[in-house]
Amino acid sequence: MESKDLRKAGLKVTLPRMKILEILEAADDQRHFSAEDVYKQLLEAGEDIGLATVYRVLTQFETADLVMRHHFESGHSVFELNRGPHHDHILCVRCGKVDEFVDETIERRQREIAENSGYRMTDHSLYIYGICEACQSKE
Amino acid sequence: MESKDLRKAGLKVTLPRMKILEILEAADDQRHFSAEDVYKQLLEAGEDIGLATVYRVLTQFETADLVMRHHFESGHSVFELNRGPHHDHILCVRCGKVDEFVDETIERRQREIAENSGYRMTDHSLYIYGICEACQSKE
DNA sequence: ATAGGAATGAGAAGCTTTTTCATCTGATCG
DNA sequence: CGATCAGATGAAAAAGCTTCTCATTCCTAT
Repeated sequence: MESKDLRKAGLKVTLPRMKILEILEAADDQRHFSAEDVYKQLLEAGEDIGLATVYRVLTQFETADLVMRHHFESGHSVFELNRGPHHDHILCVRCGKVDEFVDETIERRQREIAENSGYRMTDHSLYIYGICEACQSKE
Repeated sequence: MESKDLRKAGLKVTLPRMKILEILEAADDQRHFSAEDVYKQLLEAGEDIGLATVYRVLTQFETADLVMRHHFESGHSVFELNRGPHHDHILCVRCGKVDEFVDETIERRQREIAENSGYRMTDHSLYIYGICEACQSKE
């Protein structure tokens, strides 16, 4: 992901946008960021970028299909860099852990259901909530 | 749905709670309400019930499993009376229409995925977004 | 380098939702 | 049936999260 991806999306290549992209890419462990998460990491990195800009940029990235916005049950948006194939999420309601999965059976059924209901499907979201292995063993 | 359902849930049978239940049940066409929706209907019905109470009561109903809270992409919670079998939702992104469906294949796969990922599944949410038949024909 | 339009930062404002606290109501017991 | 008291309510304040405003700054094309 680099400056040409921004250009392609019709976005000027600015320092805030590059820095935010970097953070989303760094993601050793974390791949799902709230706006606040990104903002905090920018502060830690010594970047003087406002929270309003973070929101603006993330929204533009979403429009440009560079990131995907999720609506988990947490009450705020969570952003994820758009790379690799489509996948859905399974979340731990105790610790907040997020795992990903792909299931072609479910994907196919969804398309069939949309078709049978007369809808032209544009998108879908599937979240499975549960208690992860680690949290179960703590009980 | 009546007072004994409230008692069973450990909730006192109060006027606000009964009125809110009535509104959720009335639902000739609508079955999905935001807190604001419920509040407006209470006002129209001449009931002097505060918005804070609506939120409180809906949250209690959710805890008591009387209603289900949905997180559509609209940015606010939507509540639905818990009756009939479990179902998922397909929504029109143009007009906001909400349809329901049940698909045992998807249900089963979800349980399998949770199990394979080491999760004890507590819940799941599946929303299909698309453009409904009526909106397609307007294009 | 320069000009002009786009982008940014800071703070205000907007929305949804929750909290606070004084007042009121409904269940229980006499 | 009336007193009692925990629990419920209303109004307003406050708390998130997110967007908007506007003066200033930064890119890009010239």
